[in-house]
Amino acid sequence: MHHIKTFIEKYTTISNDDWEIIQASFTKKAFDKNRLILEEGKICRHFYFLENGLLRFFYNIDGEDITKTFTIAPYCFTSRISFREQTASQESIETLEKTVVWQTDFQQYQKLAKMECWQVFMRKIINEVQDFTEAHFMEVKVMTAEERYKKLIEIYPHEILSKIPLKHLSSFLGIAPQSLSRIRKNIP
Amino acid sequence: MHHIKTFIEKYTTISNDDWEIIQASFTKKAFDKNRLILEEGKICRHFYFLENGLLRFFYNIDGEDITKTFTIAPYCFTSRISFREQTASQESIETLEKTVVWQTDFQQYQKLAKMECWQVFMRKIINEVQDFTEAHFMEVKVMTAEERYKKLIEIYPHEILSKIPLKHLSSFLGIAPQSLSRIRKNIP
DNA sequence: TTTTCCGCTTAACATATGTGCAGTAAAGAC
DNA sequence: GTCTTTACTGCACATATGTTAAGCGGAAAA
Repeated sequence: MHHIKTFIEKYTTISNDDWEIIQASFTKKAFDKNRLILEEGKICRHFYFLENGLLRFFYNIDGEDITKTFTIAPYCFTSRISFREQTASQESIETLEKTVVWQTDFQQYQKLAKMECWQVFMRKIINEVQDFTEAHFMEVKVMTAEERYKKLIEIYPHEILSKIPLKHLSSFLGIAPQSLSRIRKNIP
Repeated sequence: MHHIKTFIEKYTTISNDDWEIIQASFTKKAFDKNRLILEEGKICRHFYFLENGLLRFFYNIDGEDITKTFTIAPYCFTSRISFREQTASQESIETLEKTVVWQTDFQQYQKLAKMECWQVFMRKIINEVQDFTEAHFMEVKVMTAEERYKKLIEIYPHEILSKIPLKHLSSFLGIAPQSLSRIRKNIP
């Protein structure tokens, strides 16, 4: 789990005692490519660290599969609303490649949530996520789909993008797959 | 300040002692209509409660004024990144009508941030804001501008919308003012 | 009051993206 | 390996939204 420790330490310092508690709360789990970690309608019962692999969060809207976001290791994730309120999730989470996660359940999580270092960690994470979401949101208002796609391929390494089917990139960008094809054709 | 107390108590319970500390941390400030509470480039030095009035958060992008969001009383606000890191703000905040706020400065805020009840309050607020931002973000991906406008006028009372100039509604929706005119013309 | 400016609308035309359909390539099933 | 399905591309046409330009009316300035 030392990848996880290194990840958390980017946000806060952890005493050895705290780390013992955190470490003991998580168990390892592996998924093949294209597996559902969470299915729409089910309750998200875990908080996760993504140690290895690539995830896609998506909604089914009027029968259409719309990508909300991708998550790249190392990071932490859960279906926020569903986990927090232990209610049926509106979104699904799937792996886009072989993936390794560490998970803790809702009950264990309550103990972590009482720890000072965990609170700092989570506060920073949700601020970071919110910053990112807001920035992305402004981009959608201001930039064309082509500009957003160009920015995407600038920012993310080819190694990661090559693992994401274009239909999911297009729904992430909010356009039809055919439109993404057209855009790609116009780019040198 | 009892409006503020009522507002916070929607998220957490406050002991009398805690309330004394909170209350003592905030001072009242009034703004006329169309005043800048925060200007792009300046550091946001306060955390606020909006007791009365209506705010617009906006970015200047290539000389264009783009609305990020509106805030309706009662709620709390600040320029999150700028306040948190005490760095120059990318965004501006202005009043769209006569407005009353309660403000606390960065130093005082550090004391609040150590309080248990404040931590609970802020955790819930940022979760709520993130939930809202994500939902809005999905809407932009899936709905046309016309659908988003219709939803907007369904959700918000006429009393509030009538205070928002259409050019700001259009940049909030991510479309040109002329396009919003056209959309409005097609709605009974 | 008169003048100026700004917000809003309208229209004509331009462009980006959607939609339906077909063909090919790639991936998964057997 | 072959078969079947799915992903991707390309095209023609449809639609939503952008852009430019003009005009109207009310609000602010003189």
